[in-house]
Amino acid sequence: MEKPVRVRIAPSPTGPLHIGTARTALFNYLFAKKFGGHFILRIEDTDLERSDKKYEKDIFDGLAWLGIDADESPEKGGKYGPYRQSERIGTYKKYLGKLLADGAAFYCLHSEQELSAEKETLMAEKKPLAHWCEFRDVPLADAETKLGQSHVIRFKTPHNQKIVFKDIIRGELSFDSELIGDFSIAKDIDVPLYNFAVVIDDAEMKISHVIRGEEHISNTPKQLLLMVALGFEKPGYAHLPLILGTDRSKLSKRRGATSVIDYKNEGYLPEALFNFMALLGWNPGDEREILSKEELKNEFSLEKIQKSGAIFDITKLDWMNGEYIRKKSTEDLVALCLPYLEKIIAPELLHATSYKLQTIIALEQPRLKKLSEIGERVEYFFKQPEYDKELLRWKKMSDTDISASLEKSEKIITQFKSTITKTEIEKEFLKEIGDGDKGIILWPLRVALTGKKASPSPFEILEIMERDVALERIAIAKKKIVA
RNA sequence: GCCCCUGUCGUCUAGUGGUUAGGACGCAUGGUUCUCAUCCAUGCAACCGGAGUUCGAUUCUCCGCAGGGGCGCCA
Repeated sequence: MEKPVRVRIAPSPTGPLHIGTARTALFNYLFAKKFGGHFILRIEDTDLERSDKKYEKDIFDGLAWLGIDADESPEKGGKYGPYRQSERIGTYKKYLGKLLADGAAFYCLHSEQELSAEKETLMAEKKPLAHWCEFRDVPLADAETKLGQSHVIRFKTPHNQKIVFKDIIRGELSFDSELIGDFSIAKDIDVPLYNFAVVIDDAEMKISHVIRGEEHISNTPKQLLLMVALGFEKPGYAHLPLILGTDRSKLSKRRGATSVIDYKNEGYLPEALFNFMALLGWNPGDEREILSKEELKNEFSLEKIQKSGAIFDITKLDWMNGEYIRKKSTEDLVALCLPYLEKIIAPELLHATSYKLQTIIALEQPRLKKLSEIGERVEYFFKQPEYDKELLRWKKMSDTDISASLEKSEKIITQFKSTITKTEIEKEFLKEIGDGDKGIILWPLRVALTGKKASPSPFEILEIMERDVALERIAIAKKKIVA
């Protein structure tokens, strides 16, 4: 009988949702969905100093934005109470008391100075940094009389023991208890530390598979030791390779955005980031790159996860985001772009032409990589662009040629009927241009309208732009040439 | 200092005891376009090194080297 699949993501609210945490959450989520299990969100806020509610909110919001929904969470609750470690202190205290009473854990009365002095000695002697504590065999009752002084609760690690476990991604991993020493499990009876709290929570919440970052590999033997002492059943383990920055070290702020919220603000679509992160260290086994959430849920497998770390390559994300932007319906894209447009374009201008917004945005859809680019790209529709006179020059045209070219365009446009499609516009112009170099007419016209060296075609622009506005811009361009 | 993990194009990766080592991003070139993007076509570019096993290793073993992670009264 297989145990029901229950996995968790256990972030600590000490900063905004990190891209690495999001990816770990994603893999846990995908694994749970694949096997019809539960994905749990547990907030690890035992460190009250560093934890902050605002980051907790950022984590909730970020995961919700990505569409990584927890089946049980601090908000949704569940059978095992609120999934916030700060609200489970009583539980930890109970187990801590048991360990202490059994003599499996003890009070260490060393000061921090003593400990760091010991560390230096160990380092100098080229020995492993393991603290085998002199207080490990002091009877509990004796130790308890001295709790006024600085102390910490440690686990009494057995000597010379091999700790072996099977990692689903890396195979069998083996550690020597001699190199671990008596590690700390709580600052005090009421203040549990990470390694201890995780073990209790994972056991109580019946976590079947622990899928977490590679940085936790060396914590695993400690946690295993605790499980044995407490008589807990061991979960399966899968340690994910790290996401690296462009310099191959841990993804850091210096090298670009590290939090999910930054990507959201930059105008990346959640489905693009979801897809991209899934492919960072995993692949479907064939050559597909664009995979929907449903496909990912159905096809995910821990076995196909890469062992080595992956660099977060923003260029590929940009490409993928562009792919997803092109898939959007115009209505959806307009809604998505609106906040970015409002940043650049005054609301009265933006909404005066709102009936054309869809057409304007559809025009830029194939060019967009990030939503944040939209404002700058379509600004010229809303106000007279600034540009240098020289931009109007196509190849070796003289000023006189440019003026003549603009006048010709002016003449053509003046004859337009009030509503006209881009196909009709194109036909009108082509009729006038004949077989010659189209750039002679079209380049100066396009620059006059947009002020840009790259943009959609003048036909598409003219279809949207008011005729009077277009004529005015041509007039302005002509003045530039004369001046 | 000690322990652990990892090593295929610049990047994400597929793959094999014998393959022209495949795909995607990127880049370059060409086609389409007044321009840009889209689209299409073509091209560029990799098995960390050295031994060993083998008829034959990118693939298996060992030793190096390189990169990464950990060794908290953080998680």
